[in-house]
Amino acid sequence: MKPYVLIVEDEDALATLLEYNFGKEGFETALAMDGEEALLLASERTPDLILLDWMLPKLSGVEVCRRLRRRKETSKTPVIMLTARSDETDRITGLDFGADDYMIKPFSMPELFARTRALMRRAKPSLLEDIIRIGDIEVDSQAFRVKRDGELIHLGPTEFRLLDHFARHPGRVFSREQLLDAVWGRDVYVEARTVDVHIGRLRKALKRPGKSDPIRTVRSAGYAFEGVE
Amino acid sequence: MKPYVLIVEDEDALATLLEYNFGKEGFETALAMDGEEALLLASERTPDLILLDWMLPKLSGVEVCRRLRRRKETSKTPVIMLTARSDETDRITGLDFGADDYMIKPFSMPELFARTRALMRRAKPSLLEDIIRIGDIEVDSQAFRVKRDGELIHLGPTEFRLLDHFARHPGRVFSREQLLDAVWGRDVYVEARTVDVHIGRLRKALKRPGKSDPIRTVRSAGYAFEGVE
DNA sequence: GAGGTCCGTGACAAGTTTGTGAAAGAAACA
DNA sequence: TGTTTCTTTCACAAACTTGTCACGGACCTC
Repeated sequence: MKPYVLIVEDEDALATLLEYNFGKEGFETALAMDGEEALLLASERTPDLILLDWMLPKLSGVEVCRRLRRRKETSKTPVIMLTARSDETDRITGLDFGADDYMIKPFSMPELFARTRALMRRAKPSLLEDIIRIGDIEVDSQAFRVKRDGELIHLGPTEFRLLDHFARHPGRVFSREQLLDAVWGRDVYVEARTVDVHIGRLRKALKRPGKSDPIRTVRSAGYAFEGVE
Repeated sequence: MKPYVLIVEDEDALATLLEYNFGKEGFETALAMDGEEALLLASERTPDLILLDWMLPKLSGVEVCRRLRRRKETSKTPVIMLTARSDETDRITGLDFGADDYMIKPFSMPELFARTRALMRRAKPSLLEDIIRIGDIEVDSQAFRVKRDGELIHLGPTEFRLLDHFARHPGRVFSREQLLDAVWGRDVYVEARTVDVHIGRLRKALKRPGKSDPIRTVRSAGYAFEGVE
């Protein structure tokens, strides 16, 4: 489950360079060549970070950023503006209308990665870590293992992805449909109730006599995972 | 309540300048002259943002940042490093060990404020989440929870939506029809008196022996929700 | 203070949502 | 290929919600 970066850049050379480098660095990427496409792609799948060119066809970077901020899903997504301009006024404007950082072209890749990691760590610390700890449970999504007190817990692949998803969004309530999208995949037809069965199995696997259930059922809404207090 | 900024800077002139400017800009400030004092002040009251000099007596800025990140309260507090060095390696190190941004001295105040605002805008809502507080009651519409004094209050879905609606419009009187529209939905046929029953159930759930009823009945008009004084 | 209107609430039946064991395929593995 | 594990669906029970009603009390008007 790689972090997903949306690159919005109309210069072919730079776009390719960015895609190549981010791919190599372990990110999943998507490329939008203009502002409208950027908004479309961002709504199709919420990116974990957006690289946004200042000058764009159709919609300017400023306007794209403003609209992204208005949408609930992307209101907190980190945005790094890429700008050729260098005067201070523009920079401030860039930050003030909702971008989180900016880079002035030409910039160095290592620095861009550093800023990317810094912003991602803030927005979703769990994205960059291989091992996610939640409560007393350790989820190692690289090694596909789950541990508690050093004890391995065996899970089926689907249960694992389900737990992994929950662990990355602790406390948040997901509807069955959202879980199907995130864990099973966007275009798989599976009964919503199937989620219940897997939740049940996950619960059984994580259950411990004394402790309370880390998975909370939110009646008529879905499920949420919360570390045991 | 003003945002609280911790300034960690050992150069007298710059420290004073920062305190003065941030004060003028509407921030509450505290000043630490070395790394140890910084950690002490940060633990006394969690800042909303930290300005951290790279070179410090006793503990370096890097080390201070690292330790701040280890503490639960400050693990997500935005940190802006102030550095005199300008070579790229240092910058990256700075961002990679946990700082959110950096400024190279000498920097411009307007730009520092822009970055400050950008980071705070990101950090603040995450601290407050989508929790509405009304009186002593907390309504978390993201997590579908209601709390008072840390105690969870269980509500059925309809009661929850009802409370949520009230919490978003404190003090306002709603007719039964308005409540049906807002909570049940525009096109649901339900008796107006049903609202009464749910109000009753909500009251029972929120009731506390000593305190007064937060829901006010407005005879022949409807109901209003008011925090308890 | 009589009569009418409005409101609070316990009871309850109907409806909805969730938990779960079992069964039948699918898929992985060896 | 045969075995084992995993996934999906189904069916049913259990748990929980909900809308309505009926009754009694509160309040208002004249």
